[in-house]
Order: sequence, then C-alpha cells, then structure tokens
Amino acid sequence: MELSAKYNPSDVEEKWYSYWLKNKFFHSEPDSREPYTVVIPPPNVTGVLHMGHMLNNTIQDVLVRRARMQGKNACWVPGTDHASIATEAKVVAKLKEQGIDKSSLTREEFMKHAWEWKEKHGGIILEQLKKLGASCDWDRTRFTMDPALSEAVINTFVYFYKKGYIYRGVRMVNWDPQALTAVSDDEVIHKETKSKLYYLRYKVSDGAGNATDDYIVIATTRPETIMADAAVCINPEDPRYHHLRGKKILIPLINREIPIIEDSYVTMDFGTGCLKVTPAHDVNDYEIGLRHNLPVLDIIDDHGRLNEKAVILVGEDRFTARKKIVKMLAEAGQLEKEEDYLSPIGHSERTDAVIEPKLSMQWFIKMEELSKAALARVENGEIKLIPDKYRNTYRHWMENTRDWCISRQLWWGQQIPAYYLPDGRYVVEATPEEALKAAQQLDPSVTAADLRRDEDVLDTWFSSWLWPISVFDPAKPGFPEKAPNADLAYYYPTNDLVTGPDIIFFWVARMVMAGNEFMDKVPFRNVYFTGIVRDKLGRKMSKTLGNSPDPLKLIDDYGADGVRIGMLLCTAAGNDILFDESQVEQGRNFCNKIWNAYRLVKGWSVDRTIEAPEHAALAVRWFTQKLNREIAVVADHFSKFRISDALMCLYKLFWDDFCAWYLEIVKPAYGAPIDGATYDATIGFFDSLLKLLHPVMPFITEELWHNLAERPEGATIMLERQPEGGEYDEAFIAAFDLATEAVAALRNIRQKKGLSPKEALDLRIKGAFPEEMTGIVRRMGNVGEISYVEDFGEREAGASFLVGTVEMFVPLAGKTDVQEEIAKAEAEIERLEKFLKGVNAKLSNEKFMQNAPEAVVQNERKKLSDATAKIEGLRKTLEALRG
RNA sequence: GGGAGCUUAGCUCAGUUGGUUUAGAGCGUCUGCCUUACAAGCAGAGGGUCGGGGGUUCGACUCCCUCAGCUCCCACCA
Repeated sequence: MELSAKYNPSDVEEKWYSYWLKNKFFHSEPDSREPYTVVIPPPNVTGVLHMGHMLNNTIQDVLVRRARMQGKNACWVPGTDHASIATEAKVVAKLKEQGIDKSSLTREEFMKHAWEWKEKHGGIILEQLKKLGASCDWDRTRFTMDPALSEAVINTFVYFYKKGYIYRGVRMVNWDPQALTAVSDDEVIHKETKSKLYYLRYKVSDGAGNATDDYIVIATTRPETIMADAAVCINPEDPRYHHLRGKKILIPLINREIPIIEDSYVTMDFGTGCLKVTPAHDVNDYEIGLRHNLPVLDIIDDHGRLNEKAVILVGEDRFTARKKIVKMLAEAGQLEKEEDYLSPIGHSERTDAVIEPKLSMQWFIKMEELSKAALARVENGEIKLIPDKYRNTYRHWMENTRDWCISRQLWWGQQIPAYYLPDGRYVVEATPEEALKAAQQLDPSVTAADLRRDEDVLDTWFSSWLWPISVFDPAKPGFPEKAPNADLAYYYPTNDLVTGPDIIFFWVARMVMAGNEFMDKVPFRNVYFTGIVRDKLGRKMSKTLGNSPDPLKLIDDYGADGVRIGMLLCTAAGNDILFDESQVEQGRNFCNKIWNAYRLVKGWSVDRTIEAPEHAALAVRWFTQKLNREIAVVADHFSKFRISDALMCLYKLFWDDFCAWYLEIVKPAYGAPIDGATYDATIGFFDSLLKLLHPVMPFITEELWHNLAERPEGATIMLERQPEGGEYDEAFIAAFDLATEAVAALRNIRQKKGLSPKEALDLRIKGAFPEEMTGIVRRMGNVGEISYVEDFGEREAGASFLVGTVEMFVPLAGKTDVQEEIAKAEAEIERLEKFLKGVNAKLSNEKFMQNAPEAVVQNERKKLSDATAKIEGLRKTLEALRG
C-alpha cells in the first residue's frame, strides 16, 4: 500500500483509542506488581476542556504511560467534582432561562433539576480527555457526589465534630449577595477598583442629642452604611482630636447619637484620621467593635439591599443607596468633598459580585492541629514538591492557617448532618435515625418530625480532600481505625499528583491533612505543579479576551500527538506556559518526520546475501551507543520531572541522530537493496525509538509499531517494556562527533564557494583524526581522496579548517580567493592569541597554581599547548598563502 | 505593608556542589537547495559585554551586597 507523504492523525487516533478500550489496557486491578497510582485532579463536572486541562492531563498521561511501560501496575483514576457554587450557579441560570426561579422550588425539586442537568451535561470533559489519549482507568470513574463518596463526606463531618474540631459560630464572612452564600477568603478576588472617598461632616452632640456647630470630618468609601455606625474612632495619640474625647456625635441624616472611641488601629495620616466604625459591615470594624463592646447593627440584607434597620432608603440596593445618600448628604450640607480613590474591592470568584462582609452563623473546622501535621509531612521530605520553591509557599500557608469555614448556603452538595431540636439544641449524626436517637437522649419527647436538618451544604473542598482515599474505599474516611479495603491498601499512597500551584492550600494541603487523619500516611509522594497556561503575550487565557484556543479544534487540526508535544515543549515545572500555536505546529511536524522516516525504512528491499558496508556497520555501532546514552539521559530527566528536557532529548535523538545521521549513512542508493544486518538493526532502533516516544505521543507510535513488524492479535506498544539502555563508549561517540564536525565544515566550504554537493572534494588531514571515521566523512561529505599528511608543505589554493585540534585542508585549485583565506587565518590567529593571553595569565599566577585543583591546572596547560599548536599551524598556512 | 521568585540570543527556556579551549537548546531569522522518505523538508550561517553597579575568590552566568524592572502569593488604611 502506498503511504501518504503526510501523517494523517485522524486516520489512526480513534482506531487505536477504541482498541485500547476494547482490550481494557487502561484497567488496573491489584496484583503482585509494584503499583503506580495517580488520581486526576477532578475537573468541575460541568466544565469543558481548556488549555490548562490539556497541559495537566498530558503530563499525567506521560507519567502514567511511562510507568506502565516500566512494568508497574499503573492506575490513573479519573472523575469529576460536583463544584457546588459553580454548578449550582449554572443550574440556576439554566432554570432561569426556562422561566423557573430557584426560590419557587423546594430543595428536593431543585436537586432533581440539578441531577438531571448533571446527567445530561456533566462529564463532557472526560469524553474530551479521551481525544487527548488519556489512559485513565474509566471503569474507576468517580464523582464527588456519588452516593458512597457523599457518605464519606458525611462520616468525615461527624468524625471531626465528635473529635471537637468542628464548631458553629458567628463570624464575619464574605457574603456573595448574588449567589446568596458565604464564600471562603480564598474565593475572594481583590481587584483595584475606581471608587470615591467621601468626606462627611458628623456634628458633635451637646450631650442631649442635639447638634452643636462643631463637627468632625470622616472619610469613607461606603456612605450608605453610616446608618449602621456604632462609633467614631480616633487614634489616642492624635492631638487634633483630644478635645473630643468622651464626647458623642450624631450620624448625619438620622441623627442617632454614637460615642467617640479611641483605638490605635486608626492611622492618623490617612483620610482625616477619623474612622467611622460599622461593626456589621466591615471586618476590621467588627474587631474594633468587639474590643470596645459596641452594638452590631446589620442594615444590609442577604441580597445586598438596605433593610428596615437602616431607617432611610429601606429596600434600596447598596449601590443605588450609595448614590442617593451622597445626594442627600450634599443637600444637607454634610458632604464636605469627594475625591477619586482607587481601592481594592473584593469580588466573588464565581459570580464576580462585590463581596459584602456579613455576620452570619457558619460551621468551622479547626485547622491548627491538622496544619501542623500536614506541614511536617512536607518538611520531613515524605512529600516532595516540584519545583522545590513551593515548599516556602506551603510552609507559609501552614503556619498561618485560620479556621476553615465549611458551610455554604447552597443546595447542591452534601447537606450538613446537624439536626436541630425544637428548643434550638442540635445533634450531629450520620443518619436521621441516629440523629433521632441522639436527640431523644437530650429530650425523650422528640419525634422524627420535630427534627430540622441544617439547610447548609459543605464546601466542595470538604469532599475533594478525601479524593485519594475515597476513590478507592469510600467507606474509609471518618474511620481511622478501620482497615482499608484491598484497593486502598494496594494503591494508596498514590505516587504523583499533577496540579496547579493556585490550589496548593485549597486542595493539596488538605489532602495531606485527610491522609494523616484517616490513613496516617501521606496521600502522594510527589506533587508536580504545572504553570498557568497563558497566551504568547503572557496574558491569562480567558473567555472575554477570546485568546484561548479550542483544544478539540487544535486536536482536529494538528493531531492529539502534535498537541501533546506542543504543550510539553514549553513546560518547565512551575513556570507559566506561554502557549503559541507554532509549538503545536512543531509537534505536528515531528509526527510527520517520524512518519516519513518510517516510509523510508519500509520502502527498502532487503538482500540478505550482501555484507554490510563498512560505513553502515560503523553507523550501527555508533547509534547503538548513542541510543544507550540518551536512554540514560532521558531517565535522569524523568526522575527529576524535567519532562520538556526529556522530550527535547528524544526529539533530537530521533530527528538529528537517527534521521539526519544514521539513516542518511545507511540509506542504500536509490533502488538498491539494503543488507540484512543493517536492516535488522535499523528496525530494532526504530522499535526502541517508538517505545521511548510512546508516553509522549501514544497514537502515532502505536500505529507505526504495528506496521513495523507482524504483531499478534491484542498486542500493543503501550504494554511493551521501555528500552533499558546499556553500556556505551563515550570516546567512540566523541570520535563520531569529530566526523560530523568535519562533514559540517566541508558542507560549509561548499556553500561558501558555491560548489555543488555532487562534486567530490579531496581532503588532507594533519593530526590525530580517528581513521575509522574517515568512511563517514567520505560518504556524508562527498569526499574523494583522503590523505593523512605530516605537513601541508607548499600550499596550493584551497580552504583550511580545524576540527577540534586537527587541521584539515581541501585543495580547491582555481576555486578560492587567497586574500580571503589570509584574512580568515589572521582573524583566527588573533582570536587564539587573545585566548592564550588569558590562559598564560592564569598559569603565571602563583595563587592560581597554588589553589586551583590539579585537574583544572592540567586543563589550562592543555589549552596552552593546543592553542600554541594551532597558532603555529596557522602561521605556516599564512606563509604558504603569501607565497 | 509582609513573603517568594524571576531578569542568559528576536522569542521560549537550559546552564545540576564556582573551573571542559569560543556560555547551550528549540523555535524564529538569513543564505543556498523542489537532492526519489519528508518544502510540515534538506544543508549551512548569523545572533548574547548572562538586567546595572559593587564585593568575595587564583577564577563568578553560578556566592554575597545594592539598585532597577517584572511576576506570583499573603494582608488590605476607612
């Protein structure tokens, strides 16, 4: 069959992926082999594949495929995350489109809609991963809200509650008025936002609630909250306001009397040095309020509107209220001035709504003990972070953790298993039945109907932190004493985790905590942090910028292997990835190169009666060594997670060493057959190269491996063993490098003189050039006669050059410019003399001779003698040239 | 404000206890080639005072100080 000159990925990708699935090559069961386990960072169930996933999952697949080919029992567990806020927001939006308001539904009705949506639209991303070639064990696909995994979450909650780690408390939380939920500190994004600083006049009270003429000026960005003011605060050190100590002042418009208090929190040189204290609507103010025992007056409702406690502007949205109150204040003569002000405003990561600090009753889990233990696992080296610099980040996090607010005012998620008695007391139990029993301990008259379950659900991360455990044994979390099932015992701890540094605390650290608590073991040994994928201008990829390519279209255009190579080429661990389609193009071109090398080799006819020519035998010997060496180099790169280096090494091995040198040397003349020995060796090399490349480019390697030789039914390259490598002779490889250098020099001469590659040149060599390599030089440089000479003697017209320390000369009667040669030689002498000066300076420096190690001194001596010899030779050349 | 990191060729990056003759790679650029595997290719070439300054050392891209620029994380002065 005639093979196309171009590799066509769409011809093979689907074929091989279904072949792998059909034969269950990705599936893993515990056995006697060493396990290699990876759990996928579960993408949002409603998510679609973006470039970050592409990068992340390509890396995981490379690691998994390589481990599998090293004979390990590789298991890559896929799955999705229920992502409570993000998913609920999507479902709410979808229902709205259908004209259904969430508030008109019961919890059960809403959950039914949400599950329907999940069944219909969820998990698309996993299908997309298949296009990339991901070798996940799909039989083990998990979802964080699978019944068993949800049970694990509930059991974990009960466990920590009974351990005394979980408590309920009023806290200032970040309230998202759009999603109507509290969000964690880490889900708040501070953006520099243009706002105004309003300077308001607060009149001083006469003590009986009447305004005097005296007033003070307070700067605020939130004039709509003045009705909730509990005090005005000054710095005790501030002499400007000493006369106001102990006095009271009146809130503008509503004339409520509030005290003046003193607290060193106030900075004297910001604004006017006076701060209005609004405990219900600002975190810092809340703390000042606690210190000074101030009342808390909450005037903003859950939707961000002023409530009746505000007295004025009731029902207005906070931003509308701001505009209106400014006008009212101005009319009342109590607005002194306003200035533009740039301040960081918290926005919800999910809805982008401006966060409202709000007091509310939430559930918390204590972090102190958990963090300590989790820090130790990284500090003692049980878990390695790659790159290492993230240890600092990790340590900083773990030493500064605050209690984790785990309740969310949502429905999509695991509902908190707390049950309230009619009298307000509550019990925490895994099931309603147990809860009833526990409740009856407190009050025997309580019935099931009396118990009211807490409305809130748990933070998504409260389920994700169990992931490496619960995907294998969902019955385990919450029960540290219980023996793990067979899967968990075999696969845990997992080996490598590949994720982004942005969730180092959200997820990575918390998995370590859960692992400590329930397994008394780390959840993984290495954490590889990928960078953020940016566009080539360094901007984050975003929908609004439209700078994110569609991954599936990329795969269509360039092939999955091409895209994988393109992603990996620019992947230094921890560095951001500047993605450029030209890298994917390079990946596609590489596929094409491999494809064409295959076409060449398969096009040869073999004659087993002929002997291998000397140059071919030498090339076989050389490539054997080279291959062995590079296998070791690649293994070293992988052991350090230097994946792009490993890939580049393989890229050059195939393209430069195998194609440009090896194949060109052994290639028989057109139409002529190749000898059996060289052919067999070539097929062997090709086989090894395909295996080495398989983890990074699974499809094309499977296709060509099947074509390279007869394979039995059910055979696959993905279960072959990685080539092991072996001994190699560094000196021999270096000798071959000399030959390639000489060839390059000859080609350079041709190019400069405008000589055809078809025209054979003669070559004279003076010096220790390995004789066995002359065959290579002759063949690849198209050299006619090669002679070793003592001296070039009377120099005829020609070109001279140096290969290492060996002088070479090509006679070019009538084809060369003597003046040019002279100039070239002179320039070279000058350079060498300068170099020599430096070497001599070192050698005549007593301190250098005393302190430098012998090897270094020896090397300098060698430099001296080499350079001296070269200069001498060039001088002779010059003499000859000048005649 | 606190912390971490970065700055090497046009671009993206290596540079592994301070010493390997001229600091490397890939891509891009330039030149010549449609040479029977591949123009998604072949061959060759050019390109860097290693961010600036100072110091330690016989010797610094590498260690220290300092200045400048950039990035990220944390905190958030109303």
